[in-house]
Amino acid sequence: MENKEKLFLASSAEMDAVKTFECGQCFRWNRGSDGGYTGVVCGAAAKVTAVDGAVYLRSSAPDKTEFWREYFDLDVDYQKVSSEFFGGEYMQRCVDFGMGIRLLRQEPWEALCSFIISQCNNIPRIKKIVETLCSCFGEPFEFDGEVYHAFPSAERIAALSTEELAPLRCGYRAPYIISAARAVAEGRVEFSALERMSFDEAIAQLRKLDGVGPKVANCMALYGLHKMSGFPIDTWMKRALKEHFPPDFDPKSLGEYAGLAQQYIFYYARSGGK
DNA sequence: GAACAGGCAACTC
DNA sequence: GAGTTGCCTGTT
Repeated sequence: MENKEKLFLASSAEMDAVKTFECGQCFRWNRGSDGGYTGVVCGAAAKVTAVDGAVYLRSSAPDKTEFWREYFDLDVDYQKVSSEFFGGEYMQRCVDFGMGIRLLRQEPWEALCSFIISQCNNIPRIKKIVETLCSCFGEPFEFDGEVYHAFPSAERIAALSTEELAPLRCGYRAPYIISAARAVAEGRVEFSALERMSFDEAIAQLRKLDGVGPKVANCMALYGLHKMSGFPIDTWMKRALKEHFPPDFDPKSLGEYAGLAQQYIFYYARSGGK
């Protein structure tokens, strides 16, 4: 049994674990029977629990508070930046409903791969495919006496054939995954370079990848590159925008944190909010 | 059993 | 350049 210390992450006002992990941005955090969430990040397992108005984390990684603060983007005051969203009454309802969500700074390769898989798929199935990918090809390790798997490297996936991805049952997305892995492994795509690029340039580069269209590129920019103006529009967002925003609405009008506004709108709409 | 799903690409006009 | 269709698979 490991004896890793519990880190204080944030107050419950700053971070709501349920909203953060259930708002559709990530696929490797799962709710346990005790209400806590267990996930795998950068080859380490972590468990997040909320107790008495505070959120704590325990992990198999060396306890580096800074690493987790960055992962959960805790150095940005979401309450404050959200006050800049001038979108009227509806936008306010979305902000109120979603406050507590943290936009996770996910690993770029994992995000790219996961959002390629996400196309035309629902969350339970995406999770299942990603989990199978990890258990087949990711490095195993132990935490709390259980076996977890790191997300497999691009190099590892690049060496595979579409036939070897058959157990994932991800259909026509398999060649997309391998082609993206090869682009990364061969250095044709460099995440550090994409991070430095302007938003529009990064989107243009990402879209050169097979199977990466506007939606996946925006997800990758927002969740994988932490470009906060990323504004993925799926069918839920399309509906919400159509019903509550002017026809000529431009996400840029929400400012540099438009991606956070998108997350609030998406989560509210998907939870049945009108 | 057909239609559809949190998209993309290739094709049409 | 706007609209249509096939794509794997699982679910309804």
